[in-house]
Amino acid sequence: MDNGLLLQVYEHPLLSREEIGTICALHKKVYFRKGDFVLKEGLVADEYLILEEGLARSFVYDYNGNDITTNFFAQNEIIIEVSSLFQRIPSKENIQVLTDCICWKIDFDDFQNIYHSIAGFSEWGRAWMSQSLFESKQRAISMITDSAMKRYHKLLEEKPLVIQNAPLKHIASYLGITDSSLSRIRKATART
Amino acid sequence: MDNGLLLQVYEHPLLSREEIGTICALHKKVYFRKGDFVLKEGLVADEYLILEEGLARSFVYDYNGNDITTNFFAQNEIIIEVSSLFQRIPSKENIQVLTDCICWKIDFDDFQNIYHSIAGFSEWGRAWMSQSLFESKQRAISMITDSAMKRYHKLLEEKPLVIQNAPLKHIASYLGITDSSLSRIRKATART
DNA sequence: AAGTAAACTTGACCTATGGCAAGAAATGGA
DNA sequence: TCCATTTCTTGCCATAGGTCAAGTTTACTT
Repeated sequence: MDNGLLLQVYEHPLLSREEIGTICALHKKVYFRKGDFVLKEGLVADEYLILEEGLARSFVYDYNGNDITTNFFAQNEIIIEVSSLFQRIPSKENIQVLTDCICWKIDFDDFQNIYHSIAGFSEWGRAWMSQSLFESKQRAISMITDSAMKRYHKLLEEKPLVIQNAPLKHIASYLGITDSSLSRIRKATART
Repeated sequence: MDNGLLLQVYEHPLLSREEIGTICALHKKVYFRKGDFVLKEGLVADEYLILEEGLARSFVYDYNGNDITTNFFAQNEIIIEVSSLFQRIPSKENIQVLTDCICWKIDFDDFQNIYHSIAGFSEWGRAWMSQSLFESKQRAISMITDSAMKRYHKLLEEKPLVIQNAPLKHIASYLGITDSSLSRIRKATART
């Protein structure tokens, strides 16, 4: 049940090999087909996933009904809607896989048990969350200080697989620009 | 040592009145004068504050050396740099008070002790963090879907005291616009 | 293999916001 | 109370990116 991927994700100075084994043992393998929803707006999440293979994105609808991609998930990353899972409230976001995916799922109840019985695990969780918060803030800062082109190039560096596999409109909405603008940015980039 | 403000901040379904008392007892009152720094870029935070009276902001410098306000803290809110405090790494942000402030401080070591000994406290912490993450994401979405004017009006509703007390340039950089633009937005708003 | 829908590109024009610079108003010492 | 800074406003012009609409190209479906 445990495999290299999970071991890597749960690596933490305060977690022993045995504890990591216990944590990994609570995960079950699940499969998704391109286009499947992992979570729909309005529902309460009661699990999270670790993405072994494939790509996913989260998105919301704005007042005009356009969908805005809020995040991309690549291999090794945790697919989760934190607010819904931890505050036990309906999700405001949707999560959908962009390609066929292989994931490891852990249920909230199992998570809760070890969260309180393994001290290092709540440390791990806090560290993960604090990193997420940091990245989210960085994104807001990037929206303020970087041009659309720069934001595109940063994404290209951070998540090259996304650029290769996600449709342009999802990338554009994530970057906060229109499809047309992104298409022009790409054209300009190609020339260089 | 405990007072209404702290009781309110630590209110949580899994925390008993006694536990909240224990938590509150670890806080010490501290004072800041307008302009004082609570945390400077490059240092590792080892405390956080609960703001009883006054206003503060966090900010970073962009590549041109302009300061970008990343957050405002109002009464009742927790002044904290999560990444630095919980990952024990140097802060990338600065935190500075905008007015004279009265705060309640708790040291990281004390926090750590009760984080692991009071189960409800780590739940409280997780809930708080998950709410912060949600707000940070909302901010990024707002940068994408809302006009500068709308962002201003939202801030005006959410933190009216900020608008009344922070200099325009801080508000402008927080909103991701220039001083001049904000000044024009205000003018337009006043007319209506 | 054909047909349809989705994804992407491109052109012409438009608009919100930026950049700069000058002046007015407010604020904070000494 | 006066001077020196900040802070804020405003005008003029520049520009990144938006809007709309017409093509292409690509990718599914049967």
